[in-house]
Amino acid sequence: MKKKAKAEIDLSTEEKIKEAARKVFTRKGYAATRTRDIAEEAGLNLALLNYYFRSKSKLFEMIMAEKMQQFFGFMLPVINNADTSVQEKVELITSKYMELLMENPDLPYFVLSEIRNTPDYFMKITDSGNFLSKSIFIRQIREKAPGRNPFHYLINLLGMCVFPFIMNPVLQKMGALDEKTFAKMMKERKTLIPAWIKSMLEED
Amino acid sequence: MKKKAKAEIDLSTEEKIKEAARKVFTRKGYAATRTRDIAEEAGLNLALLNYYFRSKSKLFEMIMAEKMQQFFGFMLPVINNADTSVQEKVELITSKYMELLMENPDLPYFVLSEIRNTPDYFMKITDSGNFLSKSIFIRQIREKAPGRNPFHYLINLLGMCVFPFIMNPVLQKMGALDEKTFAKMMKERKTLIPAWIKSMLEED
DNA sequence: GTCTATAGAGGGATAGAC
DNA sequence: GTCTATCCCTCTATAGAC
Repeated sequence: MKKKAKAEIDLSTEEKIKEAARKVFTRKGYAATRTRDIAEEAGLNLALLNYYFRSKSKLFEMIMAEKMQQFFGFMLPVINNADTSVQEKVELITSKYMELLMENPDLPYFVLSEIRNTPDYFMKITDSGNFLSKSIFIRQIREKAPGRNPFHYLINLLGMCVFPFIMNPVLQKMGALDEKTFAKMMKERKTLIPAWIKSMLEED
Repeated sequence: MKKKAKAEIDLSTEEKIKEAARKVFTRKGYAATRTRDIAEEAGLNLALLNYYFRSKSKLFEMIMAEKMQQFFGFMLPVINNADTSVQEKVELITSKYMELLMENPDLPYFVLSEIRNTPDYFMKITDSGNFLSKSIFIRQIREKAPGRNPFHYLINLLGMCVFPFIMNPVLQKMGALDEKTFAKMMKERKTLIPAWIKSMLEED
């Protein structure tokens, strides 16, 4: 207890760097980030970045893998659970995703903007060829709506969760939404999205 | 006629640079793009970029404004047309957006990844405070579904159009979708999305 | 208008003192 | 382990010949 409390206040140097790197990389992207920015954000010296992590790119890879894990990691076990219905899966994915994104609002920006430059990192997480097509979730959707490509619904589900966080900065800047209203809407979406998906699937 | 045909084959130097800049900036983002890349892509010399456009950033601003125009421009007149119903607007937006995106599949990546660094460019396009909240489209949605924040539906509409193009590279790399299937699905979406939105609005 | 050559700044990485 | 000082490469921008 005492140890943990202390660790939170007085992080190890290595952890300070990682924390600063998370922040700066996420805000500015890989190319626009200078190692000096990270050092400054961490309140430390530039040389320490190379002492703890060999290079800017190594440090980035570490952060990236972590974010990918956050972004895609939890979904895989859910998707292949044979004991839950489609609707239960949808509810689970929605609520977990919305919570994750509310805590990390710029996760989508980061992952999506860097993904095209990093064709390999996230393959390690997802491994194996077209496991997704063979997943239980996709199979269950296919049964529910046999006439349609099931990925329509997967894309809609993820899009309705993730896209608001992408649009949010734009909408706020346009004065269309304030922070509080946005937060309230995201809460509502936890129940709205499963209902929308349900009616989409039943329409067929 | 003769002149135009020639112009299309043998572009002016200025146009060659812009064309190359579009390609490279879109693929790599601003920070990761080197002016040398653009010069090479254009088959020209580096010095010419600075001759025609004063600097890398000026050139970028030009391309960015152009892309913003593409991305947001056409929507504004549609949104404020008093002579069309919600459903007609949804159909119009969907079909135009899907066509635009099919021709420029990496438009979303570009706009969305650069938007956080360029808080001002697109404000010129959208100008004026919360014009969006006062738009006819939003008012019409509010009437149809009085209990809910109308931006839920706007976000869903745009998300269902745009998000597939964001996910596409990921899904292709995971072997879940091939190019042909994706193109087919995007065509289907032109009619599917309006139907989905309609049933969402009626559910309330 | 288009090129070559180069100035000049910025930023990643490291040597070496403490 | 942590710091300062600095190397050196890369990239933008410009000078100047043609």
